[in-house]
Amino acid sequence: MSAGSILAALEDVQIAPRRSLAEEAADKLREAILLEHLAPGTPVPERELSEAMGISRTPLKDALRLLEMEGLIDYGPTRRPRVANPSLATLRDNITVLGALEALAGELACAVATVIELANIAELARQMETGGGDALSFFHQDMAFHGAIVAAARNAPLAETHRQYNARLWRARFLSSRQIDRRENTLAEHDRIVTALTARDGAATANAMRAHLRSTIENIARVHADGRTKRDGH
Amino acid sequence: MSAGSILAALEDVQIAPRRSLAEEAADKLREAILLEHLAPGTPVPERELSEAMGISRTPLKDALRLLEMEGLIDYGPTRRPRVANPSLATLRDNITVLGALEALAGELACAVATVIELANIAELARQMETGGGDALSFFHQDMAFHGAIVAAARNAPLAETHRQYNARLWRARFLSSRQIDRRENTLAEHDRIVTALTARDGAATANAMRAHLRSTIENIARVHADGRTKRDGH
DNA sequence: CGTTTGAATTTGGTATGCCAAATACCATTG
DNA sequence: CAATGGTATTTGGCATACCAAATTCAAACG
Repeated sequence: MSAGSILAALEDVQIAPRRSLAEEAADKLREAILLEHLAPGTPVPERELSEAMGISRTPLKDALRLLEMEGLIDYGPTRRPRVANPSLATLRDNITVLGALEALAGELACAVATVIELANIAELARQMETGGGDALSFFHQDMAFHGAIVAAARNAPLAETHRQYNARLWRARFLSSRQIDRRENTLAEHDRIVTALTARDGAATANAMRAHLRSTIENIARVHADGRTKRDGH
Repeated sequence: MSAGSILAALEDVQIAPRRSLAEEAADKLREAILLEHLAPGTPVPERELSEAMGISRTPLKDALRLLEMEGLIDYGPTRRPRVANPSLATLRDNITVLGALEALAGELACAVATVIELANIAELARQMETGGGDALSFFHQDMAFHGAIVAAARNAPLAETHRQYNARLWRARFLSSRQIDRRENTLAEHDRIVTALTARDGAATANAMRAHLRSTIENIARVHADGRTKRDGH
């Protein structure tokens, strides 16, 4: 029996890449942090947490390192890990970089994306408009839209760095996406992006993406100020 | 005795951030890889290397993870680490992103850099022109020039990501910088950047940086092709 | 009553041992 | 002799133990 026939008999022999305990722990921690089950600033003692999760310190430490790369964990001057508590200025800095990354992605996508990819991106934007979803699904659709553009740029390092920045900003963008009154503006900006993409106008696409990210900064700043007044006033 | 007087008695109480064995090992490894004492593609067995460096596997593993983030170490599907061997296409992708990052840095620097910082950047460019240095020092000056622009942008995440991409491209840029016949072009491009920066013209600066990185790509491609023909022909 | 100091405790960094998976090697077989 | 199958070795992931640095907190002191 030749190798070809045995392969043909199976649908998909791809094995999922081994998930280490560290990655699983990172997933759990990320979720806990982003959903604010772990408040920003909380110290994260390795021993305690590793016991609570039923693993040893070795993989937990690896997980913390992963989350550090994503900006969700801070290491103080004495290497004590804490849940990161990014200031508005830090968020602004991060979004500024994210904007440049997405502008580049849009420009590249204009040059190399297939018509199918462009159609999918347009379809994602359309789905968000017909909407009806709650805040969370709207948020997920938004992330998918941006992710699709980056993927269409066919630049692996760009995609990876974009993923990192998205992870850092996940929480801020999530909170920002709850401002339902801003939705219309978001959708209009998406529309401009799709139009420029479809026309394969690189410069226009880049500008549209930059403009979109600028208003994201404003939205986040609004939420940030809001949170402060609420906390101060109660 | 008040805190002030004891402080005044010391020149610099700043403590160097604790350097772990992992970071030191990463430094040594980075150097060995970039200088090609470790050939691209070489497997990196944890035990053997840790013994050779006189440390245990734990910090060495940490070091490998750091270098993975910098793109100098590859992890195969079975998690066996190897010295990365980036293709020209991968290098191009990385430089494309680096170009976007530096364009952003130039734009931000126009807006927020102090006149002193701008003067320092101009001075760095001037030093490269008066030159006289060998290939290595020319290369270091080039890196310092780009680093100074990024620093002047005052955006910590941008600086960190820029550092990562620089690390990934260190070797390629080093090889590329050896083409002495390209120096004149490099200097001219630096000049355009300095001019735009001094005028605080954000758009022009961004364009100049992008153009500079585009020619970097070309230089690297030239070296890459050169290396291939030499290897094939011997 | 506020400071200081030093011992007890907690913390992260490192070394080491064990295990399952992956690789390399070799005898066997057609 | 090429292909196969099994076994010995090597490898990385994980758990555990130990150490030095950092933190805490209460007793001693002014």
